[in-house]
Amino acid sequence: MASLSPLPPPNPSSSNPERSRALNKIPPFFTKIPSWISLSSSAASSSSSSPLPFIRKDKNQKGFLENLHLVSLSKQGRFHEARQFLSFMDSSGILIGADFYKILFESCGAQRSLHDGRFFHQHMLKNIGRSDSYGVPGDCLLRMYFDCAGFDDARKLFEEMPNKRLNDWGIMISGYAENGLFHEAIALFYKMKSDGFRLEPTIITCLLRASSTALELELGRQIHSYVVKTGLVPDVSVDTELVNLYVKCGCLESSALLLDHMVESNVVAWTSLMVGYTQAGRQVEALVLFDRMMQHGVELDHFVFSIVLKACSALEDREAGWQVHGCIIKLGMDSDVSAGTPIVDFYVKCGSIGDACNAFDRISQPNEVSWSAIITGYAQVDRFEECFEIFRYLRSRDMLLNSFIYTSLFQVCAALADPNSGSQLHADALKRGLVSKLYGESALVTMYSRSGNLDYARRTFELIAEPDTVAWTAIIAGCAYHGRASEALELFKRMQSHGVKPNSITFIGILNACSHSGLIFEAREYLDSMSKFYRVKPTVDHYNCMVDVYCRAGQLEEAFKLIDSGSFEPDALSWKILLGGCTTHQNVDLGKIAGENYLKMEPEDAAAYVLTFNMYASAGRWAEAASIRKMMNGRGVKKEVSCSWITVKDK
DNA sequence: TTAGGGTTAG
Repeated sequence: MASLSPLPPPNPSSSNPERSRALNKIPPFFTKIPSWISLSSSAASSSSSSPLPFIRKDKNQKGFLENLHLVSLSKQGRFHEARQFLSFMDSSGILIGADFYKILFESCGAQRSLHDGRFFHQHMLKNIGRSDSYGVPGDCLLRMYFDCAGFDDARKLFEEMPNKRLNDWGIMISGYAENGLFHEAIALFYKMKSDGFRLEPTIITCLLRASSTALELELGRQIHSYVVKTGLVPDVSVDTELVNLYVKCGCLESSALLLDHMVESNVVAWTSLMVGYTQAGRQVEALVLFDRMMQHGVELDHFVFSIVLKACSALEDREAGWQVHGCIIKLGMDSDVSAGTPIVDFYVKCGSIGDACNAFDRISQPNEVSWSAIITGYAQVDRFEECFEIFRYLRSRDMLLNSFIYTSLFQVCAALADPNSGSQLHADALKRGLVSKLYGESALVTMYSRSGNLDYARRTFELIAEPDTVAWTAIIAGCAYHGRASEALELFKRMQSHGVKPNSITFIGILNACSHSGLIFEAREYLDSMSKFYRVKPTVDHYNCMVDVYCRAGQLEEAFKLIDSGSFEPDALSWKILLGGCTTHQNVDLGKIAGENYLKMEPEDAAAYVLTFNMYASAGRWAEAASIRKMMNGRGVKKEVSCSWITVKDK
């Protein structure tokens, strides 16, 4: 039921006749270059951050397509091909447009390729000279050099700049500071002053932002005191940056104090502190701040709503969330994607898929974040078919997809144990570069192991560059799921040798592995070592795994002793496991105790009656079995009808 | 200047 329709090729518009005509005009060499992204209009317009839409106005300019192709190669990091293509452009007399130079420099910066950055810089100097009038301002070169850690190049360029603008100083100072070169940043700061520049708030702001990005609290403090001492005119952006600095560095109290004394109330500063509170798990204070903010009459925006709704869902405070939702409706912002999406997420986190859908329907132009939020919502309530439907819809419309969507769908395939859809999605995500590091990769490991292919799960795992605790746990749990205890334990050793620390869930995997392979002694050792060596406190879940270990091995008395030992607070599951063990190993005396306790704890759970009934029945104790059946009927407990599914010819 | 969606278990 969950299989996907066959996937079309990645460039859906390759058969467009207009495009074919356009391609005929360009040299044959051009068409041989394997780059579907270059010439796909959908790719060009799919990202809001794409610079291509604004370039389109020059569409008729000579060499437009070539310029487009060149920057596309550079954006993909294919600089070798880009340089080859550039030499072809040079020989054909095609110039690089100013906007395209800018993108080339941006790409070099993004890919940290100093070598190529220098090359394109030299190319520009050779062809158009050092002229801002061409439309390539020096600041994008400065930025590129800082992004590529070409500090000397940046300094040289800056020193040679005939007309240094405020912005250029700002880039230099923050560039140094963000890269940890604080002495250089401060020296330049003083140089600027001695050169007769007034210390504009923008420069102070640059330095402060760099300090908060680098978490350089001390430097930030010094700038703060400089601001106070020199009696710089109070400035709302400086104040806001200071609030942000203290938040980022974890000094929430200082930040709150500053906020109280700001010259002018500013929504960004309030939001910043709210973020600080929520990240520190102080959700209640975030809500109190929101309340105060409203009393101060600060104009609310979607950033505030998003963070306050997050606090509400973390607190599981539906009432507060509803109020915020109401507030958003009153302001008429619920149709705005930036406010609407956090509402969807809030309802998803509360498990109210219906409310989430209603909120989603109100969004006038849902974006990929909205879609991924609603897909996650459906996945959480096991409405897997809807997840696929949405995905097919997005894909058929060639809408923007992202790694979040794929990660959720991998989880769906894991839940459905559907390797067909799973591997198609995997391939699709790979082609689009949308398997996110760790998140997506761990979900894939689980997807393959759950759908029966431990071999693929292992291969996927081995391809993870730096597996974290979650990724290791995923593969360990996968091995445990397939009863491959020795592999799981081996991986656990490897994990530690890589310096990755196990967490509570890792131990569930380890104990499960032991339980499926009858490793009683080892399980006990691991359970005991948890708090001793790993500082992970065992919970009832871990003890239940241990109960399961004993039960599967037929050591029912041991299982009972553990439950009865007082070392943990047994829950219904503890008794349920023991009851199952007693049924398998025909121990009615213990089974009776287990059943009674289980029934006492979960009187509404049909399974409690059915399992107790089965235990008596399998021992031929029909009178007791009948009394259980009678008790179940008397209490009106009904067994849930179960179902399963198979896929036949994609249906 | 401030945020929003996802990873591991029984």
